Amino acid sequence: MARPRDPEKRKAILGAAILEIAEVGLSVATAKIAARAGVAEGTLFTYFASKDELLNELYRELKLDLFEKVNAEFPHGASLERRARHVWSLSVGWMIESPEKRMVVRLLNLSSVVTAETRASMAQQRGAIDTMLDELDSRESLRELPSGYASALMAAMQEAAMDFAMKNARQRKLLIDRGFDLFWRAVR
Amino acid sequence: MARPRDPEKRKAILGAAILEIAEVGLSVATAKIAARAGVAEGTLFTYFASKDELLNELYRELKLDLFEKVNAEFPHGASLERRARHVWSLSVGWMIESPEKRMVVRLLNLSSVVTAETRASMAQQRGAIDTMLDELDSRESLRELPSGYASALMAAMQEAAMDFAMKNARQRKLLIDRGFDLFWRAVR
Amino acid sequence: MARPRDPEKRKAILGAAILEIAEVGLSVATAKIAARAGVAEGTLFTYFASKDELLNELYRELKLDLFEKVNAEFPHGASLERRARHVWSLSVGWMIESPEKRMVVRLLNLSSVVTAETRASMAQQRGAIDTMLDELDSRESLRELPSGYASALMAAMQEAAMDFAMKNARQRKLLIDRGFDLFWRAVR
Amino acid sequence: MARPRDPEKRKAILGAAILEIAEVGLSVATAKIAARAGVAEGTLFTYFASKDELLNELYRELKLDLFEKVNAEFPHGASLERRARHVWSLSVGWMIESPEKRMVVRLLNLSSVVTAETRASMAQQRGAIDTMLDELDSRESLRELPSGYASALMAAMQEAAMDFAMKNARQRKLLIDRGFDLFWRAVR
DNA sequence: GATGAATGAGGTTTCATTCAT
DNA sequence: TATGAATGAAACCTCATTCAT
Repeated sequence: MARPRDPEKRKAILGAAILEIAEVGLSVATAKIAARAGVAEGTLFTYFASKDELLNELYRELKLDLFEKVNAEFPHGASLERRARHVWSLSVGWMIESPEKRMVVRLLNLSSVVTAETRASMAQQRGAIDTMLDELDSRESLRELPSGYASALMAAMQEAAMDFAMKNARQRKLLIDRGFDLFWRAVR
Repeated sequence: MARPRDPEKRKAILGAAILEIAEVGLSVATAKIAARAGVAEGTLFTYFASKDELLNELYRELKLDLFEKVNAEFPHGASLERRARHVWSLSVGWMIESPEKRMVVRLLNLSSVVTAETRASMAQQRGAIDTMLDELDSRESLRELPSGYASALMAAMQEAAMDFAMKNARQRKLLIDRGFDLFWRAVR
Repeated sequence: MARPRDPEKRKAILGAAILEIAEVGLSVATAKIAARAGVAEGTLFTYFASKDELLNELYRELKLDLFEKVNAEFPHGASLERRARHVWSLSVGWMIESPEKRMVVRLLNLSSVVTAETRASMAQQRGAIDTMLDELDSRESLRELPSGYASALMAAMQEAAMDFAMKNARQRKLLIDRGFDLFWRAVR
Repeated sequence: MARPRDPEKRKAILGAAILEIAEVGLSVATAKIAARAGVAEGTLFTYFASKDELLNELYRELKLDLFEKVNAEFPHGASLERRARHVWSLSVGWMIESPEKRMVVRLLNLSSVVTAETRASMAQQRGAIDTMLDELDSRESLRELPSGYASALMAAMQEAAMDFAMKNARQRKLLIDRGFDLFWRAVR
């Protein structure tokens, strides 16, 4: 029964892709990704049928990675503010821990290689985050705005917060919290 | 090289670049840009020494284009809120008028082809916008946050507003205003 | 290597090769042949040391297959014309039954992967056909022509006959016979 | 007005393709063809959009080349036999002069890269040959056979004649004539 | 023996840039 | 100055073959 496909190798390729794409952009050569992953050029294509598929899988993995982290110790019964703050802090934390992942997500979000199907399938995986965002959407401050606004707004405001938190390791925690305070003032 | 004889041709190339990049990404072939501009492949390189230079110039032009629009009828003596709302509305309006320009700016912002020098030189061109943002930065709500936060925050929140304004032509004006209201609640 | 354990598997590979090559050409991937044969990529190489060897074996099998059919009910004592007509009809019949085999033979005949040795070794296997062809060669009509001409001529004229017989299922038998009549008029 | 495309270079590429394909087969690397033609790898693609297009053009050029030669001094008013013999001799002569061209035509005829359209468009270019073949088709010997049979038969019988004429430089002329005699006996 | 993952050379094609015209 | 042919280094992907399981 031949050698089974090695999950470690798959991970290595995805990890290498993150680093290379963060450095060079989505146009990195598959050969560079393979080299960084420590596999042969051709091996990449036994794990991913094409570069596009690799990129879609990468998008999936990154979203799942983030959702998993956020949902792990989710304060299910807590107040809306506490739940929102939880999502805020962990999301921002995830991106700060890996600026490369953040960059890759941003690039993939703007790129048309990620199919609508991939995007849609991941949107369904947010779990408890979704409920929280729905509740936010129906608060008075956002009631006149389309559904989904809370999500977009939070993501957008996190970008600003992160830009500064990353440059400022010392005040990081403070900046993240103040960032959320601003968000909360906006939607409260 | 880079000595534009015919300003019309230069504009044609930059315009074509915007459309092509919005469709395909920063990796579009220079030949495609040239074709869309109605000039020969080689001609592009008499106006821009290299693709990188073209991209940097494009960044510059887009920023100037936006700043010009925002500064044109700037309500210099008005209240901070009115000035902020002016910047907000015109910025958002500019991007909605040309989703292609918006896309190109976003791609260039994430790309390392735009040099730090180009970025820095354009940051100085904001004119009256800068004063307004500085005033915002020193308001109580942002006082604990680093200087520049107001700018980043506004830009970020505009992204969320635009995502919805673009899909919703009918309510566009309302969405833009409500988007600013949220911003103002956050920083007020 | 090349020690066929399971004759069924060997046949399956050769059969799959015929179908794939007829569809795609001699450049088909060995992996595709293996897949069609229902065996693993690597298995193909335990039955055939290399793709070239597979192709040579294929040539051999096809020739033997044809010779076997033609020699099976060979009218040994019959007149030259009857024997020639027998060879003609059965040869043409074999190719019409399997257009894929015909195509593969034609491709292999033009290809340099089939070694001179393989070709020579098969030429010796024609059995009773050879005698018939030799007799033809020494007829008056072909006497001035080199030995082997009868064989080449018959093969060539069969190609023309088959091109039409294949398109014309209804008149097939007639076309085959008329085709031979022309041959016979030429060499008679 | 830039350098114009150089017809010599186009010819060089087609010529190189003939030699390489005759040696290696249709699967030769475009890089090898380019090298043999004395141009850069990329240059090949400014003359032919793809390898498939190159192959189709090659088919066209070879057919035209042959038709031109045959039609050049065509004995328009002569007897059917003389006209048929003219076509036979010049066709066979053309292939013997360039065994490489002959091989390439044979390979292209069997290959699916040459589109039906290309084949059809060339079939219309036979000029005076067509009339002659039509007349042959309506002779008594071929009357029962489908239209087009004369053409296929002549082509097929030429193959046999050529195989021997090529090996036998000394008797070439004789072999070509005797070959035609056989053809004529068949269809007379 | 059977399997299919692993390999890396090689295939076709694209592309930024140069330069003859 | 404008043109687009010419260039050759990559880019993505395929494939025959090997070899761990």
